[in-house]
Amino acid sequence: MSSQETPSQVSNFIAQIIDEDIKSGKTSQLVTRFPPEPNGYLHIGHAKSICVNFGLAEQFGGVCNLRFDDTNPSKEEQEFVDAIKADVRWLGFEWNDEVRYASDYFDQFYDWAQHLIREGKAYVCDLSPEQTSDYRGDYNTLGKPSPYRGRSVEENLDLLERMKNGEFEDGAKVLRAKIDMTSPNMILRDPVMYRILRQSHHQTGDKWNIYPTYDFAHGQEDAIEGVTHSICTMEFADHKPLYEWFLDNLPVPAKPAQYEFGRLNLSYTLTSKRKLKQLVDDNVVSGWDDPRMPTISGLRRRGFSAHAIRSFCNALPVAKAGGVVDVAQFESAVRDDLDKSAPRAMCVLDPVKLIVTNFGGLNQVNINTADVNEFIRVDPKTKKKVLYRIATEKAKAIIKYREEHGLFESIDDLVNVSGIAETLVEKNRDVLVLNDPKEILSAPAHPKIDLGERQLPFTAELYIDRADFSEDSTLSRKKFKRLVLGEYVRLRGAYVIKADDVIKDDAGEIVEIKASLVPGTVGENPPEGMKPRGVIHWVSATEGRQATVRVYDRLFNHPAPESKDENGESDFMQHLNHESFRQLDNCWVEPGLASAAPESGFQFEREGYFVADRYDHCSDKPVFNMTSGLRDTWANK
RNA sequence: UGGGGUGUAGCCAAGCGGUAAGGCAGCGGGUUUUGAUCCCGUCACGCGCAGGUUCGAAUCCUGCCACCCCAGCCA
Repeated sequence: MSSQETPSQVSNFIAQIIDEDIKSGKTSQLVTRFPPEPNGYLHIGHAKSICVNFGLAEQFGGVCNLRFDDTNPSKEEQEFVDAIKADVRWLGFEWNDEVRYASDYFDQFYDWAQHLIREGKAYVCDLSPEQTSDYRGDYNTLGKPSPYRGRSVEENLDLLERMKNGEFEDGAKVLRAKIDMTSPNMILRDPVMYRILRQSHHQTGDKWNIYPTYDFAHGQEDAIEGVTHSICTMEFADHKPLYEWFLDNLPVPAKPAQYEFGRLNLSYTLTSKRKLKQLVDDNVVSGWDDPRMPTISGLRRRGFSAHAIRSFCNALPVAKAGGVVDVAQFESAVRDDLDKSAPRAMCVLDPVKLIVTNFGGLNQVNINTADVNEFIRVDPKTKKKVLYRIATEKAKAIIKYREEHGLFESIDDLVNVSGIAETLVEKNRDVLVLNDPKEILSAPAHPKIDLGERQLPFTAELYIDRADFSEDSTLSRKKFKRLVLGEYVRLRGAYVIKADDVIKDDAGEIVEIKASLVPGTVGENPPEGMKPRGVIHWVSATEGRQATVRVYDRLFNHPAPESKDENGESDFMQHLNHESFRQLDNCWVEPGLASAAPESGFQFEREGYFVADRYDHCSDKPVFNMTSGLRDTWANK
């Protein structure tokens, strides 16, 4: 990992604390942990936490555990634990030893619960959830002690045992810590330690009928694992006194310390697992890994590299204030990374045909005899009858066009000037054989980095993007740096061409552009007076490959999709961008792209960054997802 | 309303009593066979507000204001 990706300095307040703890000898080896609950997929917010925890461990020569905080089986699934492990690995992190589970420690927690009962610091409470809430009071009202608060140690022990054995209904009883019903910190008003949940667990099966709460588990998990610095987000700040209360009242092997930092929020992005799950369940998106999802697997499928995600997270300071980072900053990190690593290629998203009428890139004859048509023409010069054999409809059309425009003066001319034909002699007759000639041009895969060369077949029949052509010659050169009727433009990596004519259908739609190339302009500037307006991309219509391109936009058209409306309701579904996905099925890519490996990323020049779809791309049917557009300072002007 | 947290440019922020880093976005210019990249320049007489301490305050003190989190048997 490069130094750019990992914060190297004592760059934030947590790193400062760790640095001091190490210098003072309080901490000998740093141990951190990333503790997700397996109740959904990891998203960009988790990526920040992963980078902080693993990053700090790496920075200070410590280790970071991956631990599933699986204390609530009603929300958890094995699918999520598998996905989380895969995502952490994909991000490029290696956890310490084996994966751990809170459920590994359930027996120990139970012993500790009994310990607290014996100490008179915990009791079984029969209040219903509603009653519990009433008794707890509110911000302005002190709580009242539960009528069950005074139960004897023996009774509590017995009741807890019977809760464990499944003798009571879900919700009938809980085990509570006896702390302070009048604390100004609501968290300390006799918090629940165990609840009855007669449900099987993805790790422990049917062994347990009671499960510990987060509060009764987290600090002890950290202590058991020897975690030295337990880093979490700000919303747990109120829990810190409770975290410490359990550690102080239990015979734990170590005393970890909790530190909090501000959660990462991104504009135009949802980072609530519950709401993301709703998008999946309501089929708003195709799944947790839909390319519009802010999940790690969604970003991956979208083409965001692990490296880009890491540098984005590491560039964000670890601070207490929790602001909203502009998605533009994330996109910028992604472009920055992809610009430096992605091979360049050409793809025409909205094709219009362009015929280069004077293309002379003749090479070998390559005819499928089934395509050959024969017909007789009179040589205009010698008045001799000649048998033409025309290979394809396209070639035939070119001949016809040139005849109509008086571009042929003789057979020789047809052969030499058009360059798209070859003369053969057969049984004393001149036989003209046309094929689709091509010239193989070579272009670097990257303008600055040596990523090798790619082969670009240039042919008489090309596709260019509809938006790259205009008939309006009054457009200024500054405003329209593309192809204009009667003017010159450079085909990227190939010739300078001039648009001579357009052919339209009955509806007035342009179906074909006739153009002529300026010979000798591959890698060379054209003669004086033929200055191209700009550079456009192209793909050979005969050698290129048809492809599907999926274009994505942000899922929400509101900068804060979770924000509340005037009624105090948060209806993020209202802010859905219904044009967040478009599938283009008639795109054309340069031939080499068909064999791209799934998940390989490219910059389609002048368009943006794209990735071969992880699941759907294959060489028979290329499928690319748009990762991001190129920075466009012109569109705004 | 009780408790906890946070306020520095459009956004994220550094700053730890010595005279406002950096990134994103923007703006102006240069290079360019990608309207990209790259390069140069520009962008807070000001640090939520009001007082106070000090030779000196974004940093310390007092008061006020705004926003976020907490009243799950979720994490």
